[in-house]
Amino acid sequence: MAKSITKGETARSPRSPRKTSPASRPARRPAAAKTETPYHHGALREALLQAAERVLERDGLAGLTLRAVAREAGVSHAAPTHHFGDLTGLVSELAAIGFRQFNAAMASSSDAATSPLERALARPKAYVAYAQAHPGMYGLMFRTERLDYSRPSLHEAAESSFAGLANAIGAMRQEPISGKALTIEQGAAIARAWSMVHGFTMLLLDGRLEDILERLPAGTTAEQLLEAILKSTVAAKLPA
Amino acid sequence: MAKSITKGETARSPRSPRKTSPASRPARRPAAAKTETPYHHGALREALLQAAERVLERDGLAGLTLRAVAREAGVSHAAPTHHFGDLTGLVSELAAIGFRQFNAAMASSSDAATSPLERALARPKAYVAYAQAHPGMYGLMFRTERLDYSRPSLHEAAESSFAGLANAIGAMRQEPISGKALTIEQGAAIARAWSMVHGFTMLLLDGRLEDILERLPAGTTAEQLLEAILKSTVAAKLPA
DNA sequence: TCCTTATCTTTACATCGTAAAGATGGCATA
DNA sequence: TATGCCATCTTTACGATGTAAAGATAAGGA
Repeated sequence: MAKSITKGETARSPRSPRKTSPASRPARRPAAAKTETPYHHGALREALLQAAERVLERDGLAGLTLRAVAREAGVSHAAPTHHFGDLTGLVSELAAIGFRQFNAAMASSSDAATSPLERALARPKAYVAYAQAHPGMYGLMFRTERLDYSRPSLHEAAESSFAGLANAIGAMRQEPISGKALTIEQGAAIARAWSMVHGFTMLLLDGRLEDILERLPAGTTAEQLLEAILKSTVAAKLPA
Repeated sequence: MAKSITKGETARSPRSPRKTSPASRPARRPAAAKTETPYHHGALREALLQAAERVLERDGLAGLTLRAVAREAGVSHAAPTHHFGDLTGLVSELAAIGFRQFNAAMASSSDAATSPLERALARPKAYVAYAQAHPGMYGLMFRTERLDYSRPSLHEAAESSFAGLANAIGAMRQEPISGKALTIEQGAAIARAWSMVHGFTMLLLDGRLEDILERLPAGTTAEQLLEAILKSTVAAKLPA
């Protein structure tokens, strides 16, 4: 109260989440009044991660700040520190969630495929579709220098993503890929597939494919362009 | 270079120019005393761009701030504003320089090629080589949301990069590509080539190809992996 | 009952981008 | 030559951010 006048703790003025119920928080909280915001949040870590995802998809990567996330969750700006250490920690945990969503989307899409051609196209199409549906998350996962891959959750989720890709390539080549060693041909096949889909996605999200799309026959979508790319690449490699 | 000595990249902090001796420097500067830092820099815009490139390659994208560039150039922190407006302006002009370097590197590499296979491999190899030699610049050009493509210098340099790619693809397909309309096959060929090389570069710079490289036969380099990818992709498309 | 500990808030500080006002000197013009 | 305009650079100031540190509060065990 006094602080708002003296120091002006900024960001509180437009929102004032706690001032709406000024008596509920500082006073001894009635044991039953769980609807009011207690001093202890109880599940602040998860609430912060959900708030972070909302902020990310609403305001973009530049808007994803520790303080913005705290505001979105309705807690003090330093509250996230206790759960994530620093911004890198929060961002890395959120990226791990993204990788898990991402992996699940590709796996289910792959499972739904029936024909060999469908199977070959399912994963890359799901890859791009996820990025288009969650551009903020994809950007977080693949264009943030501020990720700490030594965190087990992120390391594991990203590793799983890579394993899924390697297995899909192995299945297409009909030579299951060992976890240990790769031939140069296998490595090239994996790197080529990943590079192409990843590059396509980045260029698409950055709007750099617009130059191409608007020169194509009217109405051609990015999905159709992707499919054309994939079919011409994959055709020769499928068992007839 | 002479300017860099006279002007000096030493920080302003230990100097305290105005407060201590208000009469010494603001006084009419003796015409011969060129060793002192003049009020007008003379070529500050170019000096700032060079300073920015140094800061970028030394401290990375996160270290590239307006104030750091000003410090590197030995001027006040607000000096860049007059020449570039804001950080977006500085970054965009620097990215334009990067695109021109980048285009020149690919063009000269392409010109030096003799055989059709060499010609097909030259540009992508130069692409990746530039990114490896100037990772900061490449990151600036391709992973910064803070670029203003409405700036003519940047727009033109990036456009020229795209045109070079399209022409190279057209030459390889032996069907010169018109500036206006593209068939879906042409668009797919361009997007595929660009996506693959761009994706490969991003993954390589992010260290995400390490998992593959360390599983390959010992000593395999990223360049060799790239070449394997390119050869398997390009082989079928070359005139025998 | 009391004390320890985890959780959250408050306060503080350095750095950043940016706006605005002041200082300086090059340059055209009289 | 003298004068005034104006581009250039500096100073000052403000809000926002990440982060550290200290204070406040609840929860749970001794």
